Amino acid sequence: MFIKAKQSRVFQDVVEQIQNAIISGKLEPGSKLPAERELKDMFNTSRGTLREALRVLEQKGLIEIKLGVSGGAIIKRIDAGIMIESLALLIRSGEVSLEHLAEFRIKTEGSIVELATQRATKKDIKELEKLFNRAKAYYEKNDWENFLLTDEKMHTYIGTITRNPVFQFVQKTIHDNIHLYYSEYLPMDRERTFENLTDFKKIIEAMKAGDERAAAEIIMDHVKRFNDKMLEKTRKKAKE
Amino acid sequence: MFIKAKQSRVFQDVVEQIQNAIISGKLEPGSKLPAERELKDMFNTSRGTLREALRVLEQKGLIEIKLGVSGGAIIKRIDAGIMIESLALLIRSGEVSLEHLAEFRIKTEGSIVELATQRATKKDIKELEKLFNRAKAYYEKNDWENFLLTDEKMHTYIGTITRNPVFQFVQKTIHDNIHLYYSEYLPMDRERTFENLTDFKKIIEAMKAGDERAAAEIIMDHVKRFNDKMLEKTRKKAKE
DNA sequence: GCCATATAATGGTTTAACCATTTATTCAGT
DNA sequence: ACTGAATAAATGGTTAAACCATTATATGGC
Repeated sequence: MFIKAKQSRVFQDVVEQIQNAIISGKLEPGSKLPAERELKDMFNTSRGTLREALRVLEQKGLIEIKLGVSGGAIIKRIDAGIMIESLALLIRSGEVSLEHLAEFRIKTEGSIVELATQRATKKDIKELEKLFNRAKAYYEKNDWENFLLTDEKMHTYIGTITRNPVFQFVQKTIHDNIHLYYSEYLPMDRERTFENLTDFKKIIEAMKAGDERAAAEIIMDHVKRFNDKMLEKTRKKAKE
Repeated sequence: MFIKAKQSRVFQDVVEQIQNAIISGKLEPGSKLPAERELKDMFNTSRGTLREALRVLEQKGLIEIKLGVSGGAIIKRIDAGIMIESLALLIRSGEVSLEHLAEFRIKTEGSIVELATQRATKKDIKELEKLFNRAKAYYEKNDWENFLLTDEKMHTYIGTITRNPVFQFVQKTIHDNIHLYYSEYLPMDRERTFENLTDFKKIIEAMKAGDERAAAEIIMDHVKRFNDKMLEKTRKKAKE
């Protein structure tokens, strides 16, 4: 019925005022807040309290703070940063296991690829093919780090094709974490990586043909296999 | 290749130390950090800097701060709080529209119900039926507020049945926001609410029968219709 | 035993000063 | 003129000490 009454924390009030200004578009991404010593006067508070408010806004991903002369708090465009960090926390604390994540990926990426197939333009397909060729080149050069990065970009680009920011955020959140987590576990594995590339080739073909079910099935199977291999490796690693 | 070098912010170091202690399980949920005046000595910093660190940890959802004697920073169990807030931000800023959210819901809740059907125990079904009956009672009493709350609980409980925390977090994040957003738009609508109840009855029946595809189809259709009605209403509202 | 009151621990806020980083300016050397 | 090193100044980061506000607990009168 009722919600907890507003706490009498000055910095919370400052946070809300600035946050509302950002959300409502009165403060645009890229623009800069006044200096701390000016802001503190505008809000009629102390610098310490104002800084606590800035800390919260920074953590929320709404501002970015730069040092030095002509530094200050810059309004950021909202991105997946906080969500990525949240998922990282859940994984690192053991709350979410790799199996949990894989199960979610299978379902979600299936949906994403399905939607992407329905909505892909010729330009999208071309972009995917460009990324694919780049990944292949890295593979042939045995450049593991860049291969992984490009692989991640292919996944997130498929998210982009859905034209739905929710899927885009989810896809970025998952793959940033996978990259974070797996790059320490995975040594370069030519066989597995080649399989990976082959899967992608097939997905692009299915998308070209407009066969959304086929595309979805391939990626779901891809994630399943990827995860099985991963579990095998991490278990081996744990034994050592 | 390289990542940005560590910034020389004292409070960041404090945040990391405490966060690591929490993640690694050295600090358990429910336990309390020492008082600010003690902590500042332990970290050999000033109270202001320490408080900035606490502000960040609080915003991350890792601690909760209580006032008064025997107050202080209490370690929180990680929940969906930050994600809920993030999605709220995206919606309020217009980055994510209701159509975007509905599209995501259709796919995701379809998957969730599918999984839940595979994994539901008899106890789960019983719990769902209990919630259903409670919702029905509120419906008959025209208690809109409590009906909505119970409806939300049914959705999140289905998330629980998946036994996968990722789906649980996602489901909670979505429905908390729907509740937040729609309760201001929706007047009690007996016809629509009855339809809602009927859908749920059907879902429970399908789950009982172990028919995962049927259950998934019902909820996907349910979300679709719910969203269509909602769009109609919000557009009407916008015209006024 | 119960209720009002006082006490003290704890977070919240303020002030004023100084430190560290970074950009812009100045100026010497060529 | 140009270059590059020294300098200045704006801005965030940190410290210290004091005081205010809230609340659990202890005290004491009945």
